[in-house]
Amino acid sequence: MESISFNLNPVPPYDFTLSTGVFATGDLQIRKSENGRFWQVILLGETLALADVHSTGTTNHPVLKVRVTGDTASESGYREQAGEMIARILNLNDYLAPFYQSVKDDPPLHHLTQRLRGLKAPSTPTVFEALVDSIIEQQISLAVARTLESRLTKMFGDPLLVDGQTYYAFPVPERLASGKPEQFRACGLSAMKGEYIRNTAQQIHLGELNLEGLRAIKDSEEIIGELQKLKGVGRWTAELIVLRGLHRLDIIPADDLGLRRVIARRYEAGGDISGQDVRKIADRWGPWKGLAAYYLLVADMMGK
DNA sequence: AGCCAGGCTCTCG
DNA sequence: CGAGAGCATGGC
Repeated sequence: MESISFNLNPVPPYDFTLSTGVFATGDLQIRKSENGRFWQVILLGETLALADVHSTGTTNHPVLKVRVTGDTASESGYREQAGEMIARILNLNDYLAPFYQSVKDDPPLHHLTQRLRGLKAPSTPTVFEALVDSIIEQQISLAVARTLESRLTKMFGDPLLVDGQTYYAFPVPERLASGKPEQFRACGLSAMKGEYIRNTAQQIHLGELNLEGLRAIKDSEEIIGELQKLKGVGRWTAELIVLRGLHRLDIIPADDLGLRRVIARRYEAGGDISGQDVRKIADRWGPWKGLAAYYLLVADMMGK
C-alpha cells in the first residue's frame, strides 16, 4: 500500500471543521470527522483509497493537507484525480459570497450566514449513492437511517485495509443488484425499500439506466422528473438526489418534515406549515434555495 | 408501552 | 380517481 500527500486550496471562505463535522458523524469505518480530521474511502478508477484530510489554514485562508493511501497511489495522474474527487465531495470550489450577498436582506438567513460562515454542503461521489441514501431516509428518523446505511455499506461495500484498520466503500451497483431480499431485510430495510434499491442497481448494472448521465441535463426540474419515473422515488426523494448527488443548489425539498419545522419556527413564529408554504417562502432565495435550506437545517441540527 | 419518524406504493371503494 | 393502510427500527 502506498501513500501520497498534497495540499488543496478551497475557495474562501471555507470552514473545514464545520463543513465536515456536520455530515461525517456516523460509523468511523465508513466516513468520519473527528479531532479536525476527516476521512472516507474513495473509488479512483478501479481501485479504492483512503482519503485523510486535515486543515492547516483558516476560514479566510483555507489550506487542506490530504493524504491518500491506496494500491496505485504513486501512478501518474493519481494525485490530480484524488484531488478532484475530494474537492467534489466537499465542494471546495463553491463560491459562497454570492449566496451571502443575496440573502443580506433576509434577517434569519443573514444571521445564519454569519454564524455558519464558510459552511459548504457536501456531495456524494455518485448519483447512485445519493439515491440509495435518500430512499433509506424516507419516512424514518435520521438516527435510524444512519444505522441502516452503515449496515448496508458493511454488508455490500468493499473493505479497504489501511494501517491495520478496516474501512468500507459505498457499495457499487453491481453488488447491490445481486443482493438477496433477506440481506436487505437483515440491514433493517423494509422489503419494499430493499427492492427499490436492488431494482435500480440492477438497471444501472445492465446499462438500462445512467444516473451519471443526468449531469448533462441543465434544468434541475427536468432531472427531478426523470428520477421520479423510478420506482420508490417520489418528489422528495428526487429533490434530495438532485441536491446531494448533483449539487443543484436551486432545488429545495419543500415537503421535508425537518425543513417545514425550521422554516415554521424562523419565518412563521411556529405552528404547522405545508410544503406549499415553504415553496412560497423559498421563492425569494432564487437559485440559492437549496443552500438556504441546508443552512437552516444545519442551524437546527446544531441546536440554535 | 406506544407513538412517531426528512415518503412511497399498493389497494380499495 | 382519492383516501387509507402498511412498512421498518430506534429514540423518546
